[in-house]
Amino acid sequence: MKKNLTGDAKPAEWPVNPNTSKAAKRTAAQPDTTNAVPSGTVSRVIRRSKEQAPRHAASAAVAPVPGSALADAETGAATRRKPHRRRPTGRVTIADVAKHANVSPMTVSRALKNPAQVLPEARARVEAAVVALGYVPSHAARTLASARSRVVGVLVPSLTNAVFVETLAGIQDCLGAAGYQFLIGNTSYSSAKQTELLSMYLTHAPDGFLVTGIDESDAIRERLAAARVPVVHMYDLSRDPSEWTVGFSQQNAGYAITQYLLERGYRRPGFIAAQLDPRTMRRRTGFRRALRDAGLDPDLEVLTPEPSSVGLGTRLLVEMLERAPDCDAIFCNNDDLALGALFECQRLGIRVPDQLAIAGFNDLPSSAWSTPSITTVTTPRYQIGFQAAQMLLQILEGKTPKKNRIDLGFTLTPRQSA
Amino acid sequence: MKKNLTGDAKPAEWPVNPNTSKAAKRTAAQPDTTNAVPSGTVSRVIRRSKEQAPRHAASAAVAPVPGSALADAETGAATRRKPHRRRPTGRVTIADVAKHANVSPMTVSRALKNPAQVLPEARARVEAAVVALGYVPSHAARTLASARSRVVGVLVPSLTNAVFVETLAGIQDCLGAAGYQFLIGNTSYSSAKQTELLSMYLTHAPDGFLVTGIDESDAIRERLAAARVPVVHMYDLSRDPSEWTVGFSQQNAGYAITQYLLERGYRRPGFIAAQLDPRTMRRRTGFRRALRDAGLDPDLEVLTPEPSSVGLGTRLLVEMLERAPDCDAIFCNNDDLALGALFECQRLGIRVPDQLAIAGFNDLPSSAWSTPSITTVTTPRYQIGFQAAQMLLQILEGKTPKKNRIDLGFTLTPRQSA
DNA sequence: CTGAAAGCGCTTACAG
DNA sequence: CTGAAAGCGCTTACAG
Repeated sequence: MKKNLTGDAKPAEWPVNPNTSKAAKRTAAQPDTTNAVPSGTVSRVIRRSKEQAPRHAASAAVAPVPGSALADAETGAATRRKPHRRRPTGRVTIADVAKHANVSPMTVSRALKNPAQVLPEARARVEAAVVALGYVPSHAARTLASARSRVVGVLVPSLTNAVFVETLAGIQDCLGAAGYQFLIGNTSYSSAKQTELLSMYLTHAPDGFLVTGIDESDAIRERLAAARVPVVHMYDLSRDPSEWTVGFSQQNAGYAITQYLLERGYRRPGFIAAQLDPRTMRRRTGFRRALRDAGLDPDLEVLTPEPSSVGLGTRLLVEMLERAPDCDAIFCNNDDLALGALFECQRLGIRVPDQLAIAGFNDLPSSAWSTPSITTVTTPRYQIGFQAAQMLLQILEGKTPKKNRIDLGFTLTPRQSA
Repeated sequence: MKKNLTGDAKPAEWPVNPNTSKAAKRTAAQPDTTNAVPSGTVSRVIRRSKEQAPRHAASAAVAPVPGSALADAETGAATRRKPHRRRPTGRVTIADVAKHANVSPMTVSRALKNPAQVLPEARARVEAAVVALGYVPSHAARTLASARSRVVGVLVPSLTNAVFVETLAGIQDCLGAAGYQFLIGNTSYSSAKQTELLSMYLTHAPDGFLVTGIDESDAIRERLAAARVPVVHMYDLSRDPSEWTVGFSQQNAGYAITQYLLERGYRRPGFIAAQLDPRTMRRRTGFRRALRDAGLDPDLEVLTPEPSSVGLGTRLLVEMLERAPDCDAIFCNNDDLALGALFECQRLGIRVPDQLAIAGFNDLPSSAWSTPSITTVTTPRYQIGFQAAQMLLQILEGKTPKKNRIDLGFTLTPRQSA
């Protein structure tokens, strides 16, 4: 049986490496020592099932499906179609396991999914068969039969930004443990790209979505709604009470760091930002509000739609100082911009924070270590991922989360640069 | 027809948001304006197909399938089993499209996959039906029927390291364009985690794998071989001629940067490294070889298995200087360590490169911008991803790549720090 | 060029 | 607790 299965296995259809195919040989030659069938009983059962007609075929013979090969065979019709034999996939199926364990496929299915439903002996035989045959469940078949994919679509605007990588880690830690797979999509801050990714993902029938930054596009909202699947929004707090969201107030965070600068005595703070995604714009709103509340005019801004980077930070600092030589503090929309600004100050001989204060946003891993270290806003991005995933999980399990919106807050982290 | 489909659609099984479910209402109420069927002819066709028995059902009525509801209704048998009616999935299927377009499901399938095989008129009707019904193909069904998943498993040791994120971008750009999806696995430099991820991925029956850093684990090699699917190894050059690899010689790169330091006149270079994965160890070998070739003793090393980071770089620098105050240059195994070392020098008042030279590895985006900028080895990680993906694509399409191993090389990038 | 049949590998929904 | 039937939504392999 074992031999047979191995022999039937799908031949390598992809080109064999021009050089000696050592790996392939290794596999083929390798005896299945760990998987040896232990008892004679089991192998006899297997042999019998190979020699007899399959059980299911019997009932078909009693009431043949019209036009089937079997029906024709019985009437002796010469006009029968050739049976459409597919080339064997070579995959070990639940049926193989069932035969090997001398149970029905259903029992195998249960033993795998809900072991408690199956008698210990049967379960043990199934488990042994799984190991012996190297059975790997087919995700496609499971999805098709159960209408649940155990896949979650995750849409983030960037993977270059460490912030979202940490969010992914949080998602992974929560949903991965629950047996979910992810389709990770990098939307590159582009709404067109996001729409495209969404379409691809929809074919995979994800059980849910975890998304960032879809704020403004109606097309995307509609597509998500059409998927009829729960969606949790990350990174901000929705104004819409019908949406599930986990995040914090970007605007309040922008307000807080600006207020901090003002409290420290800086009177002419500027704001530099790249990307200009909705979250950035809300931090900017916070910056402007704080200045106005202090009776100041929020006129110092250098904004660019380019992607954020350390290099860009060096350039934006220069632009800011050219525009406003009296600028005494800069709120950088992200720590990478802040680091670039700091580097540029070092190059120009500007002392930080004495001559110019620099504040960042996000608290990236390196910000605590620069000289001077960077004053910033610490954001709970791992937690955002983890709790958003947890919220989705609850929804998928039919429990209603207590709140539709979780505010994880942020922390002001004063260091040396401001 | 349209209405009917919408009506049958799967109800939201997940809990409705406690607050007004505005999004849901919006979807339900929203008329399908963009999809309005334009011509009277088409709608007539639709209506007809609702009123008549569908073509395919006709044959079923003539020769009922045993046990089906239809058969029982006609025979009036009292002993019939209840038909096992699943709750409808609400999904628009290829059969729905077929009815709408008045063709067979096969024609829809062909029109979608190989439009040239279908007559223009039929194709047009199919395309219209797809839009009208909002048909989304089922990946699970396709995979099950075709035994090809169009999914590729990608295993990288870290997502925190910008290096691998860029590799992912290269893979994305190549394989994404060809319609493949990815299962992105972060192995966290752990072989156990890698084995676990591999098992999960196998259930998805990926068409191929793109992996990094499996060098030493036989368990993983065997699992990959058992998958009977092509595997391309990234980031190094395999010594095994039966493996597909795209990368560069880590050892030569380590040798080159060390030799550069020696040529610049540094006589007492040290090596600091974290993570200690196989690639790191090969760079170290290069470092040692270069020193020996120059008649020097490679005794200055500070190694730690901890994950690499800027913060760690500050600490390793201190350790190195405590161990060897006469150290005059440091080769840091990664640019993040180099940046940390540079920050620490600034803190300690050590002038770089005058008192101590610092060299990094990988050329991360910020390395060009620090003050001083960091001398490093520029590595082709986007290209590694792109070309590895391309190689895999060729294999999957049945073409044999010309070479089983592509050496993308590396570049020495001298800047200010060494 | 088009279509009817069968089947991919599971689970659901029954019955016992 | 266990199993036979049907079906999930496609494509393959035929036949015409």
